[in-house]
Amino acid sequence: MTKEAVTKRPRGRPRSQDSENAILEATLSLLADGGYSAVTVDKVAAIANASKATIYRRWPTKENLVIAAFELTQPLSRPRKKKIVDQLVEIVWQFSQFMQNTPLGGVLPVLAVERHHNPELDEALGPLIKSRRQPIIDIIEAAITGGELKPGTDPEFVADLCLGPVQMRIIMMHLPVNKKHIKHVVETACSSLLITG
Amino acid sequence: MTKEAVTKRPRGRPRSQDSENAILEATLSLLADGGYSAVTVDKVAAIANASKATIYRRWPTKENLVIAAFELTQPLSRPRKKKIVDQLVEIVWQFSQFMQNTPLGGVLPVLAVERHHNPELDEALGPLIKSRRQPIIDIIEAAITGGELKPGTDPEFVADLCLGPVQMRIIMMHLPVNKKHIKHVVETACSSLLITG
Amino acid sequence: MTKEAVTKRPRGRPRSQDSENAILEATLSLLADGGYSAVTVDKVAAIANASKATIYRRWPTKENLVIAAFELTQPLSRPRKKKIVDQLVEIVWQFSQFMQNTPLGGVLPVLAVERHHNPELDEALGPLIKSRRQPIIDIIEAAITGGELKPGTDPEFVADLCLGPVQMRIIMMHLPVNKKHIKHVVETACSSLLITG
Amino acid sequence: MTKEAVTKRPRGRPRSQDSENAILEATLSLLADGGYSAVTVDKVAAIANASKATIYRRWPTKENLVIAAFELTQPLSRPRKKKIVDQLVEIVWQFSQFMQNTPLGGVLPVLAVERHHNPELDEALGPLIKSRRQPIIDIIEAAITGGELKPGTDPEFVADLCLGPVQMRIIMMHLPVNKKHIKHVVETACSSLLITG
DNA sequence: CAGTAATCGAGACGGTACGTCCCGTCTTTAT
DNA sequence: ATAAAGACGGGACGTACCGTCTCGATTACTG
Repeated sequence: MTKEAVTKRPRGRPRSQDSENAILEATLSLLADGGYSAVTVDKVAAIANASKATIYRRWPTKENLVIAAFELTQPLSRPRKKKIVDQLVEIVWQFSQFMQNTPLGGVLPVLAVERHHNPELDEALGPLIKSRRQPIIDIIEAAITGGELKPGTDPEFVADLCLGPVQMRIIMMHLPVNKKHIKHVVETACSSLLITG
Repeated sequence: MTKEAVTKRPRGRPRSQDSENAILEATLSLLADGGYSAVTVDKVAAIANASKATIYRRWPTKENLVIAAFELTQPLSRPRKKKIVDQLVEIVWQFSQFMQNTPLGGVLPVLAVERHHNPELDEALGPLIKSRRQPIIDIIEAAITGGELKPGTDPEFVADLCLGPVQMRIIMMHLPVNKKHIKHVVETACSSLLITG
Repeated sequence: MTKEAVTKRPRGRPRSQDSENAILEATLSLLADGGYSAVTVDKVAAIANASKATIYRRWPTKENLVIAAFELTQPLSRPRKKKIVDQLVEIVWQFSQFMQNTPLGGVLPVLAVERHHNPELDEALGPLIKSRRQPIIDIIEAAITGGELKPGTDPEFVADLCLGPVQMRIIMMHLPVNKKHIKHVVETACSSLLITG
Repeated sequence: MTKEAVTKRPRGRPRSQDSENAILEATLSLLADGGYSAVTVDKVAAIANASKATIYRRWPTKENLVIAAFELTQPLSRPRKKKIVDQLVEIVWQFSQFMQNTPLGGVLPVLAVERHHNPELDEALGPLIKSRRQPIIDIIEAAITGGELKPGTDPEFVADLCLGPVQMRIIMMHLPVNKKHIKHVVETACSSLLITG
């Protein structure tokens, strides 16, 4: 640890944190305006007042840039409710708002499809998607530990059950969801996993 | 019928069905090999021995061409099982095979994301996605009519519940699914909707 | 002659003279509006309410169509002056008006350049250019016969001497000519060929 | 001089002179092989190992590229003769060789015709044509100054008189010229302008 | 405090795909 | 057989984007 801290700054001019921020914010703003297909490295450079070299020095491809920018978005926040069903409804509701209210919702699906043909993208995207799901996994794990969900339940499985139908409806069907719909999804999906005390 | 018979063929040389077939098959083969991003209008034209004008005469953009080609893929087939759960497991299994075994699985999600920024694409893609889901909708509706699922159940809702988690796992998580997993998804999702007789 | 007259009309529907006229007039109007580069066979067909097949049945290429249309333009007319110099000034003036007042003036030069790489065009264009020059050749020949120009003078040579400088100024230099200029050209070019009586 | 020295090189990577040379040479070689109509931007790019973007960055259209390439051709060279007539014969002979021996001869006429409908082309072509004529203009001006041609003679006028008939014969009539013919043209055209002393 | 080295903005580079336009041919039904 | 209509293969055009590269100018540390 000390070793790392001591690691000398490399020679030469250090990379500018300002440029990096500006680049990521420009990328994010393009993503938010028109989704992944609206992002152009030239446009990002122009908006951020940066050069393309500065961008590619940090991220090897456009996909990696977009992933880095995406990480600036607000993650799902731990709900304050008590019961697991209410917590899930709350967090899936947050998820649905993110998916349907801005073009940002489509970014991850588009990149996810590319994962299958692109190992390097796969490697970069995995941790991002994992971390994005962590809040809901945490809730579910806590519910299992707390005796609200049957022991031995796979948290990932529950997450898919709750998020999958909502994402499918928003992205694939291009239909809106409301809180009642989400409540219905969560209750139906989890009914057989709940320990009703 | 008379109405159709009266609809005269328009003047002029009719569009060649052979060309159209060759174009769509070329597109489909590129899609199957490398997914949406592997499709190039020039490559399609070259493989199909067609000119780009012939392609653009039929479909206004590359997206529309891809949608038309995608319609040639085998739709999900009605399972021969009797019980609704078995039918759903069977058809979701077919869906999962399609999604995870070829690059074709990612085509619809990529286009679906674009729907949100592209009204014309939206219009073309809607019917395709709807028709793709029809087999599973049919099963569910039959089960409702047949008294296996609670009256008043929304078939679309059930379809999302069964397909969403599988698609999320395959596309977003890049994890495989097997029949046991699918059985688990279907049983968990539908348990509270079943009428156990 | 009788033989030709007796030649039976070929079987089938005879070619429509109306179509032919409409096609040529459409071509000519496009030529007059924007010169050779503005002529498109599709546009001609649309304007003439004809089909492209009808056009290509009569003329093997676009160039030949343009040549045929060009033949509808008014040829240079025999001047009424008496003296050869005045006659030449008059007819070269007509030529200059044609060259500089409409895009038609550039049609023949463009086609003439193509002659050099295109034997079939060469064959079609030769007679047209020859016939267009005939009025001036006639004047010069008459002047030689009439003793105004030195015996043994080559009429083609004189025509080049009078027309060439004017065409070069209009087409290549994109400069206007007026009657005074033309008078100067003709007098200078012919001075040594005149027999001053 | 200071002014020029002060003109800083602009920011960014400078345009590659090598690329530019390769592009122009490729264009020129295509021009020389098949004339204007044989030049294709894609072919130029392929031969020059350049991208189309690199071409279009320098010249806004194919026409402008061709003009730039044409400037690489050898200009007419000042003859070493003494007498103006001999000088003119010599330089018109050079001109005739250029016009009739390669497809390059037709390039300027084709572009010149387009001048009349295309103001931007007009602007680019004017200086080229002017500079191409400069050698003959120089000769004529020297002859006026030197007392061989009448004072007040317009050099452009004399140039048209000498070149026009030759160009018309080669391009429009598609007939060859030889030195005797050129001598005849020059002598006839200039006879009345000469100061025979 | 001069030298060295990595970074910066700017923007050109090769490559590749897009969608449009035109040519000359071909294939329909109607005359 | 010819007409209008219009599709066909081929191929060029000019634009846009990607990821790389070269400039002169900056900004730190290093000797």
